[in-house]
Amino acid sequence: MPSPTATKHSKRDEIVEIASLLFYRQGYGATGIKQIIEQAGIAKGTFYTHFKSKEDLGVEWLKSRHIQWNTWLNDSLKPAEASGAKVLAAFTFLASWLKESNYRGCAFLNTMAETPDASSPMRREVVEHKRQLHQTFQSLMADHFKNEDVSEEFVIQKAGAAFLLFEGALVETQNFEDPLPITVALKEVQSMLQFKNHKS
Amino acid sequence: MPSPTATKHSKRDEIVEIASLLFYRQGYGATGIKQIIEQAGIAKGTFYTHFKSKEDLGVEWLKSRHIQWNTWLNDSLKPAEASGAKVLAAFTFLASWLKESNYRGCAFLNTMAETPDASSPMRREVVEHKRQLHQTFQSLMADHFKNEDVSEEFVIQKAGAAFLLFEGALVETQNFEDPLPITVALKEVQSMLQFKNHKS
Amino acid sequence: MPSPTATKHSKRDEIVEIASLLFYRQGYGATGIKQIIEQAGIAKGTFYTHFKSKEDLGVEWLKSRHIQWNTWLNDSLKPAEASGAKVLAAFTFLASWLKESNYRGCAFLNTMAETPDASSPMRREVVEHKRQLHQTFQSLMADHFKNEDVSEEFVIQKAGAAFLLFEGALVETQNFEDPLPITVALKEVQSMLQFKNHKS
Amino acid sequence: MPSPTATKHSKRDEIVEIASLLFYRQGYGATGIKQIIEQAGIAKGTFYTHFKSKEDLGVEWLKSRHIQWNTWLNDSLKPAEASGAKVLAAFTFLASWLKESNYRGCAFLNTMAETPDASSPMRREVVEHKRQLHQTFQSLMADHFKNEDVSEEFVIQKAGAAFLLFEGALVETQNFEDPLPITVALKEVQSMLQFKNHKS
DNA sequence: AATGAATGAGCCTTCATTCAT
DNA sequence: CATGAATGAAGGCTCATTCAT
Repeated sequence: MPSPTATKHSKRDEIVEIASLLFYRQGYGATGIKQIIEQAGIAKGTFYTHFKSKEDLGVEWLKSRHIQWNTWLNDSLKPAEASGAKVLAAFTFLASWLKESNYRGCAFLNTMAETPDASSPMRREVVEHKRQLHQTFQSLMADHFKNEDVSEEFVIQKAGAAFLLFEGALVETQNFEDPLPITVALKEVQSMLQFKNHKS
Repeated sequence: MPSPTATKHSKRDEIVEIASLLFYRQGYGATGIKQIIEQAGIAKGTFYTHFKSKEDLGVEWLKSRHIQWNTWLNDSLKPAEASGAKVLAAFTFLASWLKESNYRGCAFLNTMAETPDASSPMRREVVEHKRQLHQTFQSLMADHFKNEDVSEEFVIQKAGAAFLLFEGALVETQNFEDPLPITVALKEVQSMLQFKNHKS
Repeated sequence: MPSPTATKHSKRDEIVEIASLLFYRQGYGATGIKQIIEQAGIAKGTFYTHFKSKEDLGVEWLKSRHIQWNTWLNDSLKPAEASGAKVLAAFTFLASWLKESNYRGCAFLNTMAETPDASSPMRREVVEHKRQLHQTFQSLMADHFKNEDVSEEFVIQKAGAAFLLFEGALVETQNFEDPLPITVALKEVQSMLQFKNHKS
Repeated sequence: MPSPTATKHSKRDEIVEIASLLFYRQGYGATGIKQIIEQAGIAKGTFYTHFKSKEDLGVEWLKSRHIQWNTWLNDSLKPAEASGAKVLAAFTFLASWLKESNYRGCAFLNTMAETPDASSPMRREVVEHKRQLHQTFQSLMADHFKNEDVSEEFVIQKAGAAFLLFEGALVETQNFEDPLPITVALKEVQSMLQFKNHKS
């Protein structure tokens, strides 16, 4: 007998789900409340019983997207056993994700682009998301190099570089609608991971 | 007798200039024609005698921005004599430019973010701009490694990596409003440039 | 065993109390049910179990306001012993009340202004309130002149004039946010009260 | 051959005219832009090419109403030769005007009632309108008493009292939908005007 | 060229009220 | 009694574009 909360699919969640698709595909600014409520089959007023503003929904979108995307990423890293392999798996994930998303890119970076005010609620979600992603690279790198004779600085540098290559590959794959940049980034990270041998 | 193009500061150019500031600061979608014509001191109709649509102006904006930004970049690279130094100078330029622009980021990437259709006129400008920037890194890298015993593949790889680090540093400096990512990218590129010694 | 009505501070009364402040400050039309229930800490539906409509609450507001305002007025008149002094005290009260209310004026006249239909429930409260105020002036004037050789018509005329001066001073003090009109009205009423001497 | 400006009845003026009727009948707040444009037979956007906001139209309404009402008043005073007679004529005008307007009262006082912020653009029009009306009473009174041995203070007092009786009669005639208050005020002013004889 | 009036769909949000729980 | 989801018309206002002058 399944718990009643297991299939909890409230109207609020439903709206977020529908809006997520539209915000991601068309952009936050280009998506109107009208389109959202039409697809959700609800009245204008109903929307505002669930969200106090469009921006409120925007924040919810990014919060749920954060969880969803992290799940996707972590699921992709799981098969890889070594931390180094996990780092590389992140780039493989990047390629398959962007292809599946029709090269629409990163919801967070796209939102940043149309949100100049860095202190706005939605931008805060962007900053936090990327901070955590950066942190993920740092953890993996630290683990990868943990038995090597390398400085902490070195690890931080390589983690940062991997993160930037990831982000760079992300935006340029989106731009060119071609995963070639990911291949380049992957190769670069591969050589970074092997760098420990040169030290010995 | 002065050349007619010397003082060419046509109304059309004036509109582009004003729109450029607004599109960059606020975003293309968030900027209305009304605001542009008000700042330009012209009538609605006058705008449409110069541009057939807002998108038309958007394309003009990106075309002029392309030239302007390339000039800024090239002027920054000029003092550096060696190609390797020029590559590093690009990152120094990146830092000072982003700071001066109040971390509003790259007009082209921001436009990409709010323009899902990659075949649209404005997106074509974005693709071309980034293609040329990538090409610039390739030329500099090729020159830097020209007397070294490295494969063409190697050069392309390193040029691509430098480009992706540049782009990654760009978006993350915009995101965090902090130039730290540029420092990381710069260091990584520095070690890439020195890699030639290890081969000999 | 305390009487149940002694501490009667029912939820209904609480809502009226909260709404009174808002209706008075902002106006009846400018105040939404949402704001009221939020300040009262109750749900939308709860409101409609207590009042069948916003207008219903509006009527309750005016009814309670009528009692409250009359209490204020009567308390101000009490110290004055003679009827004539009471009439003058009404104007002193007018000045202090309007100042304390930040010159928001008369809840009844303000409601009249935004309620064109004179037969509507709320307007009926306005009419009744002003009818009673007029009656108060008539009683005081009748008492003041009771031993003088003046016709009933004369008393009615002076009572009416005092009432109109009161009302005029009220709206213009509200308008100019300055109690000067009250001083003028007071002086005029003062000379009206002394007029009995001229007759003898 | 009539001048083209003689019949100048611009669309802007037409909108003001239509809005004036609605604002006056229903109140400013109770009248929506939708109703105005429907009666004017224009599109939503057209309204906003002529007025930058609803408040902007509201100010225009009061400005034109000020001129219109003053014209009505002055035309009513014109037949009376003496200043004293003009003062009395103002009350006769008050009665006929309010009756014709179906006892909707004064556009300015009604607007004041639903506009708590005394520094708002519309309220400024109200203040100015009443200031001028007060001034009119002062001029007439000064002229009426000019050959009498009365102090300036006395004139100011009587002018103020007449103004307040006018205003009081206005709001209470509106309230009771009965011109009786005007009769009372008129009588009072009549005796005020004759007061000069008592002084001699 | 330049003007600015006109369009009408669309923007996000609030309204007072109802009703199933 | 109390809840809060649901309604849909209405709120004021902006949008990019067209067109007659």
